[in-house]
Amino acid sequence: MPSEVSLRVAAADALHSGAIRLLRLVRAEDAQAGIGPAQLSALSVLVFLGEKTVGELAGLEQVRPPTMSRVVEGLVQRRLVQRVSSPGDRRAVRITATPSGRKLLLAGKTRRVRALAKRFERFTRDEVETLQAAAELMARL
Amino acid sequence: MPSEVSLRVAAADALHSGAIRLLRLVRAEDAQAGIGPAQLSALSVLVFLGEKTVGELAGLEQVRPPTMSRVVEGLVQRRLVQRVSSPGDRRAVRITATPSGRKLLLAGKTRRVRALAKRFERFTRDEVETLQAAAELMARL
DNA sequence: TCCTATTATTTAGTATAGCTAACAAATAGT
DNA sequence: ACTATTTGTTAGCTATACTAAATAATAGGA
Repeated sequence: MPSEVSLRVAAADALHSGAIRLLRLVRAEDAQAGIGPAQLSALSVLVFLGEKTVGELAGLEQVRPPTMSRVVEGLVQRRLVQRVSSPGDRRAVRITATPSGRKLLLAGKTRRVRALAKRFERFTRDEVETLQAAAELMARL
Repeated sequence: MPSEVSLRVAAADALHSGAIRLLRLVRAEDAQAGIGPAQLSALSVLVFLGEKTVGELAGLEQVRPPTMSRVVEGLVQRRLVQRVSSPGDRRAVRITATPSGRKLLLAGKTRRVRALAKRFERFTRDEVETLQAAAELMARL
């Protein structure tokens, strides 16, 4: 009987490979977005979590503040986000998605999800339910 | 009763988010590798799938040949891969991982999987089995 | 055989994305 | 009021992505 630890390691290994495979599949859809992956990912944070400072965005995206500062600059130039001065702390700059930023991001996400859902046609209903259950567990990571 | 299609779309959406979350968690481990993500990913292909030409690598990594040519150049300079002229077609260049390339990649992958397995401690045995089952389905994507 | 078209890769030039170091501006704490 | 900390940007380097164009080898046909 395999130990808890080996089961966890085996599942971690398999799921790691699976996640890489899955995101590789959907990545092709992002070419149509017209912006790079860093800008897309930062925009996604703003759309789904609401306005953030440059420093908060950098922390969430695991990059350094100067990197995020440039990413935001690119998004500002494309009119996909806006810089808003923070009330009460004039150092901080709050970043919010504009309506066109929101629109661009949601369209891209829809393309990704639709492409993935099409791939899921190969699975039975039970198998899709297993994937759904696993996804809910992954949300707790 | 929800249709098959809506179940697939819901699962695709949830699993897409889960995969992003999972890879974001393990990405922190890659800082120790000392090489960038493109080089790491190309090296991974060479270690797990065996030798490939520049064009084959570009196709697998979804980048254009000039991009992969530069990525390979970086790996060559770090002595992590070797260029070997193809027997029978002197245009093509076969790329193979060196022993130190293999070692670097496997160490990185071990770090990633170990970090993920540690996170899995929060799950019950049944939950880990659900993740394992889902991972096996994802391998069929 | 020779000529042309195709294929495989690299070079050149540009944009995006990552880093560290250094700087400016504002806030917080004595 | 002075100093230290925090927040963000600028500058300069490397890596990663693209297209266009060049190089070299192979394949196919007259």
